[in-house]
Amino acid sequence: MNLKQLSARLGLSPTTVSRALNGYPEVNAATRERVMKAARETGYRPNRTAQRLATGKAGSIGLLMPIGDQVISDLHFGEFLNGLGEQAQTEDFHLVVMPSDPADEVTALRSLATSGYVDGLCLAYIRENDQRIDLMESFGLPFIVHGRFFDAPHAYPSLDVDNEAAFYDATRLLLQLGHRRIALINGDENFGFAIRRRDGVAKACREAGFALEPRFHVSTQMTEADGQRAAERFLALAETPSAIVCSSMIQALGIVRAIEAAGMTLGEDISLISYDDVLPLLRPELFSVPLTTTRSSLRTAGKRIAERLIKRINGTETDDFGELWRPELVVRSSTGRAPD
Amino acid sequence: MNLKQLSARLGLSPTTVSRALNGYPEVNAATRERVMKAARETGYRPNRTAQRLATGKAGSIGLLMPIGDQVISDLHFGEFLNGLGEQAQTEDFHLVVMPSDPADEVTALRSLATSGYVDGLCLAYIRENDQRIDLMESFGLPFIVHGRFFDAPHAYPSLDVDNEAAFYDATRLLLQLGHRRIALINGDENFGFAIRRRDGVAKACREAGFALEPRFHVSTQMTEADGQRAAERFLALAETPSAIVCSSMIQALGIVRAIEAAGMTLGEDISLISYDDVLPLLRPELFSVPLTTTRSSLRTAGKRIAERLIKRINGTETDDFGELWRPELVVRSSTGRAPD
DNA sequence: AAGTTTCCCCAAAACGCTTTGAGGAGAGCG
DNA sequence: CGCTCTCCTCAAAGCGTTTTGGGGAAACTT
Repeated sequence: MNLKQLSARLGLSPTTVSRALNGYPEVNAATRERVMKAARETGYRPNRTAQRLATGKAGSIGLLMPIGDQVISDLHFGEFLNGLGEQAQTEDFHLVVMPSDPADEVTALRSLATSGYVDGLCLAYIRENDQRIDLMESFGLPFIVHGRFFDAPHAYPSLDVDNEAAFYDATRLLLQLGHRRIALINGDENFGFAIRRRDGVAKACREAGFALEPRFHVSTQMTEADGQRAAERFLALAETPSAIVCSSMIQALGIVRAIEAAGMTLGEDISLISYDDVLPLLRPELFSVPLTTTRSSLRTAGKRIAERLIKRINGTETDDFGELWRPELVVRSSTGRAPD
Repeated sequence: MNLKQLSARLGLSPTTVSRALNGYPEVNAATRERVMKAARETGYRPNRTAQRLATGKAGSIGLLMPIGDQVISDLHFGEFLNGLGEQAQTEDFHLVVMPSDPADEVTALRSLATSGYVDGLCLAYIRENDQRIDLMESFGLPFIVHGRFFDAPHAYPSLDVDNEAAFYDATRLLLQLGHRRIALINGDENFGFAIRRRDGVAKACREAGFALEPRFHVSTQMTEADGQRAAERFLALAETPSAIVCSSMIQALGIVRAIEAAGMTLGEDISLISYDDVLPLLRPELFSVPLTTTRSSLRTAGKRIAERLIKRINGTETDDFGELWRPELVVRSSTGRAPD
């Protein structure tokens, strides 16, 4: 059933039917009701593709999904996608996921952006000096970035967590508790978020009069195994750290395991603060020793990003502004006074 | 840059340019080369939407993504999506993800299927007697199901892991090692896969002359916390199980934790076999005691599903056949002879 | 030299919708 | 009664492709 058939059935022109359905004022209330009823009865649904061609609006937003064997399809991506999708859904947008090997994401991005298949794009996993932003600007397609870079040459719409503040706050707490040997198990420092997290720790240390030492600093993948390995290495040092800050709950899993294996008690012999993206699967309060965390929901961020992206598409949001969310520091039992 | 502009620039008709680009034989080799070159230089990309309207092919496949607060955006979904996306990518298909609350997935499905936005759909998280299959058949849109039901009234295209065989094999191994008190920590038994897993365990037990006892059987969410809780409960029984079979590596995480907390040694005091979807994040060989698992890669399944779905769309695969993958049983150190 | 192929290319229609620009029919006004 | 205004409806023109049905020119036959 298409528009022509429906209008023929009603003895009206396609124009009138289209207008009736789309709520235009030029159509008689009685006629509209009649059209609506017929549409319901026949189960008529406008063809999205034709609509797209006619209006120039695709009714969909796009997202690049990193794929490939070496890519860890982690919880974080799913959680972010979930938020994005939820909001897209409520605004009746489709969500187009473009899988792309990180090696040629520029190609993938260009392909998606110029295909006319999406009205706007969300860029995630941004790196320092990521060329994708310039690329998007050259396309003139609405976009929003999850993450941001340090000294961006100009403003662009973005949403980011204040990673530096989060790790600064976490480190400050440890300092207040008397810790001096503070270690950082960071994520992959090719990504801006990880760099800023390191800076947050370093800044707090510097303010306390010492430096974040290389021996207490490691950058790894966000896996349990890597977290465990890193913690084991720290605990094997002649002088072990008295506190660890780590970048994800998944690493924390391995770190806790290493601490237990070393026969130490979390929150007494050693303190741990993890960054928490609020993954429903991995809740810090359910750890045997509930974890102190800096918390910011990734899913909520996804929702907000979709909301803003759609606003831009509709022309409601026009300023290029960066939104920065400062995570909360939630103290639980994995932090305690530094042992003497 | 669109087709008309490109053809004007070349002094050719849109027809010829279109044909040159799409490899039709009616065009001179020299002309084709000229067109190709111009297309490269100008960065011309055909508008997918217009193509869709003209050809009736959307060049995209769809997938329903469960969303909502109570939904655990787990690793499994990401991993499956990754495989699906990778294959879609290589075949130059877009991947449209439709988020939907499990409560009204029928609405979501109908909306996506009738929007003309996708050429075919992949149905995952199938439940017993899922109405979505009938719905899809009524639409006449190509589809393929990940999972299947027991006594389906008729054949439909599907790919499933032989969950019953996997758990049967696992249980058989435990029986051979002398275990009799075998416990099952299953996934949510509203899903077919979980039911079949239970059946596999039950069947092996039955063949050995006893029944899977209710006290040794629990169905939980696939989270670490749930795994841990379930294991703790088993270990608190007057008569504890000597072996546990569980449904996911994530549960295994919690189970191992509980076993360690109880002061037991994995592989000696108690055995454990987990189902392994081959999540890059959670590798059984990296556990402190490497885990014996039944293994089948979810990502590979996703790829295969996309491949078959696209074949159906292109009319290359026409039989409604169900493909069944039997997982391998990989023995590592978490299984051992039953203690006397 | 005329007829027949073959090779390239083109004009125009089609896909299903939205939107523009107009026009017919009443209603209200002088 | 004629004129203007509203209100409702419609025909037609896009949107950017693909595809159909030709058709002109060159090459080949006879």
